Amino acid sequence: MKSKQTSFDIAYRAGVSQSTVSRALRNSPLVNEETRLRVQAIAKELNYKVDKNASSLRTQQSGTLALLLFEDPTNDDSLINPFFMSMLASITRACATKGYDLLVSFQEMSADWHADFEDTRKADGIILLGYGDYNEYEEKLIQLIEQDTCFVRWGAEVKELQVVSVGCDNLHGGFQLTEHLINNGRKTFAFVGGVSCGQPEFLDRYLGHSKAIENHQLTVDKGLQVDAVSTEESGYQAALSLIQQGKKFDALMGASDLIALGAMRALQENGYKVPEDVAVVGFDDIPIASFTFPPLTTAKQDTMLAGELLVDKLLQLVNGEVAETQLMTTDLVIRKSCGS
Amino acid sequence: MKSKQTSFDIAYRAGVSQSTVSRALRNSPLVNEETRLRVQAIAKELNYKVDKNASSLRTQQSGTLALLLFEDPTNDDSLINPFFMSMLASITRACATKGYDLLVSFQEMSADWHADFEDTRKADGIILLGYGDYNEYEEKLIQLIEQDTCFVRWGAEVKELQVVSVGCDNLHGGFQLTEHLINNGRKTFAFVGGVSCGQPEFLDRYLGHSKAIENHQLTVDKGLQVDAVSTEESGYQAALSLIQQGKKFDALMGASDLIALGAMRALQENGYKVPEDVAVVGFDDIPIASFTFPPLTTAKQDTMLAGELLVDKLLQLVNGEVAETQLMTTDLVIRKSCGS
DNA sequence: AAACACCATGCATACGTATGCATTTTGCTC
DNA sequence: GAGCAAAATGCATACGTATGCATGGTGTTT
Repeated sequence: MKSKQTSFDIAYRAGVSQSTVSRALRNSPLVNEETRLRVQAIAKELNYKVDKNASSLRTQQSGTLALLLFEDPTNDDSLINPFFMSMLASITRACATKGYDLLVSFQEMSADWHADFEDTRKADGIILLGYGDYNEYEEKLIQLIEQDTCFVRWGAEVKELQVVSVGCDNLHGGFQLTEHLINNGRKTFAFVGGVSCGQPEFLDRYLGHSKAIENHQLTVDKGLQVDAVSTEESGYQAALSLIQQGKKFDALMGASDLIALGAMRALQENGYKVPEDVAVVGFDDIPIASFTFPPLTTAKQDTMLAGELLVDKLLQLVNGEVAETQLMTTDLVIRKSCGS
Repeated sequence: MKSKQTSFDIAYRAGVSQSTVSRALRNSPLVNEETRLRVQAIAKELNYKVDKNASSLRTQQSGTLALLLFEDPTNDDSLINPFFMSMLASITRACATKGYDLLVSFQEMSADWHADFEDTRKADGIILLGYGDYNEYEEKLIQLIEQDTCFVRWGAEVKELQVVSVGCDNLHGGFQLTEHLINNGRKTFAFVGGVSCGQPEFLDRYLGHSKAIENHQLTVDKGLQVDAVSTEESGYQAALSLIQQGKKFDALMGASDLIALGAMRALQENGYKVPEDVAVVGFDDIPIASFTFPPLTTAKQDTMLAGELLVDKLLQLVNGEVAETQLMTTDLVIRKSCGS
């Protein structure tokens, strides 16, 4: 029981060759039905499992996918972006369904992660997840492409590159949310979220937001847009700066739920009532969103579907098929933070 | 650039043998300083990475740990226990720090996961995480021990078995929380959480809870304890049943934050004010807890430390050292749900 | 009964690395 | 310059599996 079983041990017990054992366990049609069952029975009885390393080495396939999670540099440990956590969960499930193992790792955008997975044959393909500095990001993507690495990414489409992405229609989501605010009678809109640098998702949300405003013959005040990264604290600070500048607005959209929550806290601490004085909406529908006070109106991204799509498309690439970039729709989730 | 580089390619370029390349890259003292640097430089230049499968096969070490996450069977996909998600994040970090890869997988308690990781040499060791049916669980633990598998688990100590566990002092945590409620003037206590079957953590919390009550010459009413698993919905239903039975109480402890949140919702929907009519406390301090209305008083489990400890101890086992079970203390986090 | 096709199995080898052992090179002593 | 120890390198092999090719066996055809 101590020393590990090998296929030779099984072969000996079954009175066949190691080749036959290997074939039998992989359900090769080359091996006789009866022999196959016998071998499989013996393998099961002896608790034999195929050595993953040897198998991977021989086949040059690892049966493993890697999930690289890029964090906001400002992220503190205690509150990792819950949206990405949901994605992680759904990707984990999707991998299990497909019979793949999942290697999870947090990465600094600056590290040389691009070579660390396929070159080492740790994984057959890579899923990239996270907001990140787009410029630095893009270099790495190009390297991945040059290396013929199979990968997919979550996020906005990268038009210049031949990259398979799965993302949400952020533009439409921002539009939807803002229309809802407008139909609610709101006139003056603040937007909290980084628009200028390296966060295309946030930019799209802002563009959708602005488009809705303009569609209704209202004005977009650039002074009411303030940058923030996707943390509660950053949203809090950003909203605070708006308040301290004495800006007036009756609606506020956070580029993410976390930002919206931080902004909501800043408002409430400064005597504004939500939603009476200021309606607040977020983006993502993280689990927290329904438990806040008031519960947060937001645009839901379907993380379950997203995880499945990412894994499906990655496996298509791994199998040498083509895969298409896909944009998912968002669902407006109306709760009390926006008045109705 | 297409076909993968091997150590032979590096050897050729460096004018040395493959052995020397292997040694140089592993910083073996057998190889001359100058040669080592030259080989490493060439390897870097050619973007060569050691093949993980071949290396693991040869050394019989994978440099990988596996995290098995057992879910509550009742768990719906959208709200995976946030406490375990925090643990996952911290374990991921801890692994990265130690230079290990992390394989993550959700498991049904009933599956034969016990053989699927070390036997296949996918991982050098296993971390078990989750609440689970203890009886079924125990069988599997015994099998793991018999197989000489390296593993550690999160949770209450298993006294009968030689298992390394890292967990919280649930008894003391329950005690702390309840004392706080008592000091707050509360007299009648409800407890929501499964006590009878297979959830030793919850039982300990209940025992600590009861001990505090008895210490203060108050009475523990068994009719005010109702079972629930760790979901918001289950907590909601359980609290609802108490309310519908017309039970009276001025404090409620949930065996976990999720349970407490569900219970709080049930109370509020039925006209009780929290904390005025009923003080509510939870357990875990999940990220959501500070955003609820009112924010939830709870016993914080330090997930960052827990993750580090789990990984440290597992690596001790992997390296043939001994490791000790460890109990972490909980911190009382006072928020508004309990009145002060 | 010979010839053949076909199915099932075995043999031999390669995947890419790490390491025990043999061998060469270097540096030093007398 | 001979002799020797120590340092550096190379050779050969094993890790456990999967698979191309060769071989053996069975049944069918003429």
